[in-house]
Amino acid sequence: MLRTHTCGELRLTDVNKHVTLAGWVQRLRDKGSVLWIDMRDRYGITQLIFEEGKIEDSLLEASRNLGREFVIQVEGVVVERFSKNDKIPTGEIEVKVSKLTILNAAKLPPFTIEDETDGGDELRMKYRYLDLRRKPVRESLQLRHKMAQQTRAYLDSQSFIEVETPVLIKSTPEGARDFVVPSRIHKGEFYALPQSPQTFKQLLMVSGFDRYYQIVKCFRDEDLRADRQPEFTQIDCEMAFITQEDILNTFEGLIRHLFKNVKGIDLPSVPRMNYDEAMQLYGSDKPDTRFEMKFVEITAQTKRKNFPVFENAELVVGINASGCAEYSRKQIDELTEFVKRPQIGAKGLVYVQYRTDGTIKSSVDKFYAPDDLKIWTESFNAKPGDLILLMAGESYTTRKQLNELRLFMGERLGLRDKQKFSALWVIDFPLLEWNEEAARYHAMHHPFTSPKPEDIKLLDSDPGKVRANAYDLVINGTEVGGGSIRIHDKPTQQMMFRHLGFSEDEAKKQFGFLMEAFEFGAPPHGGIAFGFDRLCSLFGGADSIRDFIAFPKNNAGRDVMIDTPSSISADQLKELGLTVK
RNA sequence: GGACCGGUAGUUCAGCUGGUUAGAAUGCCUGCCUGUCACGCAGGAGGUCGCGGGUUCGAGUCCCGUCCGGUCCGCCA
Repeated sequence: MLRTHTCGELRLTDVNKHVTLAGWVQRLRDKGSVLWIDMRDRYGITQLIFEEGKIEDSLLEASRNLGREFVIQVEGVVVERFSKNDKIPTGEIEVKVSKLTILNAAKLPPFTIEDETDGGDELRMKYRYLDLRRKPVRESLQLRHKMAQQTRAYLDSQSFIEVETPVLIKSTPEGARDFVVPSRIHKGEFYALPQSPQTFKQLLMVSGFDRYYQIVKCFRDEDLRADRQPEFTQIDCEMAFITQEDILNTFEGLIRHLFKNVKGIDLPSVPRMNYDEAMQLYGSDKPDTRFEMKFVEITAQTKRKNFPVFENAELVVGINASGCAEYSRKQIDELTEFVKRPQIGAKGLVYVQYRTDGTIKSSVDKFYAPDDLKIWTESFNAKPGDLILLMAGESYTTRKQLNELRLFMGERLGLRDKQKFSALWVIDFPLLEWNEEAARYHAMHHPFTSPKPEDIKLLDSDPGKVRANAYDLVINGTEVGGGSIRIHDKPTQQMMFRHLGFSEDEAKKQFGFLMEAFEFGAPPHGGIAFGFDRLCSLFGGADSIRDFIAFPKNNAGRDVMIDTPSSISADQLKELGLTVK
């Protein structure tokens, strides 16, 4: 061993011990006759001292020639500090060095390796191995490690077994775009990387494994976001002989176990809300329930007063921004600008200020008498000092737009505290979703999701109304997991494929193996998958998942450190039977 | 596929309605300093203003194109 101790463990009780430490030079503080070095490793920082007159001149000289990020090994004696530093655990001691070895010199790093680095994201990603030396990034990965450990501990305690499924699988047309891998042996043929191990975990249920999980890489060739990477990790789970209720309870257990054991938080039992209600109250299937500000619909109270916007609207709906009545014209204009941005696309915003002096002022004063407005404020349960913000139009679009405004106001009013956690099950999702572009229904979750038995009769008459046995776990407005009770018999699965526009042939070609498996005694089953990176970033209080992934890709799907994707040689192409362009 | 923001010293940024020699902080180098811990003090080096074109007497600044980075919409069963 090149060291007897780490840089994070020496204390007053170790004084007088002869120790050997190894690590990186964080910083030199040369005071002339005395020089200190902060030496860093994964575990912490230990201060080294080199004092003129008390050590050989050559040793002092050698210490002066060290640079940032040199890898060194020192031998010396632990001594009590003359002046202590209460900001670090090792702050009461320092090591009086008697021997210094440079294990490796280092070029000057392109950014400072400090908690608050001066490096921008691009540079940090290019030199990610240096970025990972920084405490905040290291701690993010340590959190991830702990999350994985606790996930395994919980699922193991619930009799789940971890099974690895293949990474080279088959491309399917439904869902996200596949990453594709050409086969050398079978020229012109391709594997696909899994978007999820969905069909394999269902086959494991047919095999009788009963309770499966896997912390597994998944791949989707779609455009990226701060919380979306082309390769990402899921906690993928499946259970047989269960009801939806069993799944919700089991995985509520997982989430509460993680909060308890990773963050020390006792998460209350997770409430449930059906999809329709979530859309009506929040305009979103993943509402942020850290704050109320629920939607209130006042469509009926706005009619027959000649305000054309409301008169023609299918829905008039608003939120009560409590305590914002004294917003200036400028502040309200900002809100209007916000909803009119192209990404949101609203036509405008109506406000009603219920001022602290009891008077009511509104942008639609001309159309509505004070008594009308008073009735509105009552619908919102508004108190003096409250500001009501109203939007109108086609129901679905208006709700989605108001959702954006609600989140914006929540942010603005400081109601989205990253240290506060609010979880919610959203259940009873629609089975199908109309796809404008393809002019057909798509599976909202995936084509293996079972419809609610009582809704099956609607499949032909009103497909959009059919509800699924599907559920999402939402925490702080982020979808952290989702799943469903699956179809487990061939006729139902065939019927689903038919409704999704698959021909008999296509269905057989794509998923024949699954339907055949269903004929050999498939048990009723269902499952769920959690976005592990997202869950980690949520626990870590971060907006981006990138620092919870050791080597992430940038928003163009590029790894700027190893510089990929990149071209391959003509020989490789030839061997694969491919031509490019 | 689309919208917006950014690209100036090693790094993070400032640079107004175009105007002489492009600044700050930090890092780096040199010297001084006996208790520092974001040490301090003095001095110094460091720039193809992403790239290409245009407008102009004159462009870091305005216009067009392009590349790169970021955020979002579409997309993500």
